[in-house]
Amino acid sequence: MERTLIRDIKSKSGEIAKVQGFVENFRDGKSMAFIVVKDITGKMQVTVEKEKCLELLDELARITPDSIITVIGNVCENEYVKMGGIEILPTDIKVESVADALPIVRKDIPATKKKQAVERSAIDQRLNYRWIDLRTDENQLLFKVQSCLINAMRQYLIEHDFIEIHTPKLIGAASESGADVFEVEYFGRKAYLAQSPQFYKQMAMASGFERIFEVAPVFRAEKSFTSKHTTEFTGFDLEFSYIESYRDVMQIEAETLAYALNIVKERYGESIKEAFGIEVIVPTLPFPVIKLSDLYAELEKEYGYVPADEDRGDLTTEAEKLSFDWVMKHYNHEFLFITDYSAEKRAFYHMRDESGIPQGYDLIWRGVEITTGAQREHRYDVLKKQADEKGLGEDVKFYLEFFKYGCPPHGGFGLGVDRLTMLLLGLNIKEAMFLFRSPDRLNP
RNA sequence: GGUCCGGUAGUUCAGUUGGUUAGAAUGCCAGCCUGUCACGCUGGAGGUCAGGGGUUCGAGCCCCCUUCGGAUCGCCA
Repeated sequence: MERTLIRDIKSKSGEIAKVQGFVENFRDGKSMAFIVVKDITGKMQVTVEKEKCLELLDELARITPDSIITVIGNVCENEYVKMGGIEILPTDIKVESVADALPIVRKDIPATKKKQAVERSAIDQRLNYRWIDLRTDENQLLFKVQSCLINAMRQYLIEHDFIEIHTPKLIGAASESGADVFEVEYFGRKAYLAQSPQFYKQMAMASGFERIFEVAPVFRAEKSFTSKHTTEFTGFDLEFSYIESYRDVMQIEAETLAYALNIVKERYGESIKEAFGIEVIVPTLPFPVIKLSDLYAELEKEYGYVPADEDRGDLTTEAEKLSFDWVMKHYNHEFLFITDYSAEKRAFYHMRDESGIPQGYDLIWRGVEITTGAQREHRYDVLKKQADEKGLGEDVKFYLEFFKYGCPPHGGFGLGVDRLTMLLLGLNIKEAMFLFRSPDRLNP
């Protein structure tokens, strides 16, 4: 018979229904047993009056927490049941898969009168058993939210004539600015895992696609140990042609984010607040913008923060954090565009103005960098000169070819999807990813 | 890569100046329990104190090495 999702169980009141899911809790008494079944849509109680269903007792005895069961029975509304006021009185129970005792505690168990509290397992232990950790309501909500967010961004862009493309992740030359790449053996020669789709999304501009985006894995062989770094993550990359300046790039990014966050708030705002204690705030347009040097002047004035001289061309972690407080205070806004970084700190393909200032930006959300964007240098001669200045030779030769046979002016950005999710829900990147990768973690 | 911190039952932790047989909770197992709902009651099993070496009459505790991990800075999305 057809399965009923638990969120729809009320519609089956008084009828026979089949539900399937994990055993979230099992309370076994002499004459009564109570099973809490959870599927991806919710949870409900299965009530077994043992005297009335002797033929189910053997199967009932096999049940352990987190086992998978199929239950068929009568759906009854009953005020005895605190959880939803509805229960199933089973006519059939089948244990599809028996679970051993779990090796992790997924959630804090707070103290009650009779029981002492147990803290949930440390993140590392939970990551070792990530598939079990992911069974919690909070973690499943996380991925429903991420799915909704990315889908909304995709929808917005497609409605604005963007084409979604898929670029190769195995590449023949170590790309970009010499940031660390993973080397792989490729039929007797070296290949590398793409550390960004940068070159290929620009190639799409040279192909006349005009507006493209890609949501795809990005690999970084960096030995970073922070709450926001990982060696493999999902990049949301976008590139579009015939822009007038990088401000056009900032605008489309702000619009896309505001649109998507609005949809997430409508659909999941309440649940997010309940599960994560975080308010989803739909940002107003346009987002505030400040030059890096002006931000440092402000931070010094208001917080007495002075970066080391050699750090002034870039945003330090400390300044990044302070910028959140600053932008909330002055704009009541969570996002901040920062422009006018120094040329040494920016990639060679960023366009520069007459005084050599890169025509790009970073976007900071809640004090964490989520994006780098820019107008790109599409003029072959200038681009080649900038590449030479950075000491990039053979590695970018194929890329420079893209600009030799006609290429529109263009720009774009790369946005970290996992960071977006992490910040939206107030988490560490390890908790925000389906599976986290670091220099020390390749499994599961 | 730098700095700091940690590894004790399945899990989360406690463990006194170094001193009998390393504790608790939770989970697990068994028995009891007519409506539980973070059920309750009784009992039980469960430990190479990360690994190796050293100091000592004696080491979970002090020292050294190894290993695994955490936090943070740098780098970036």
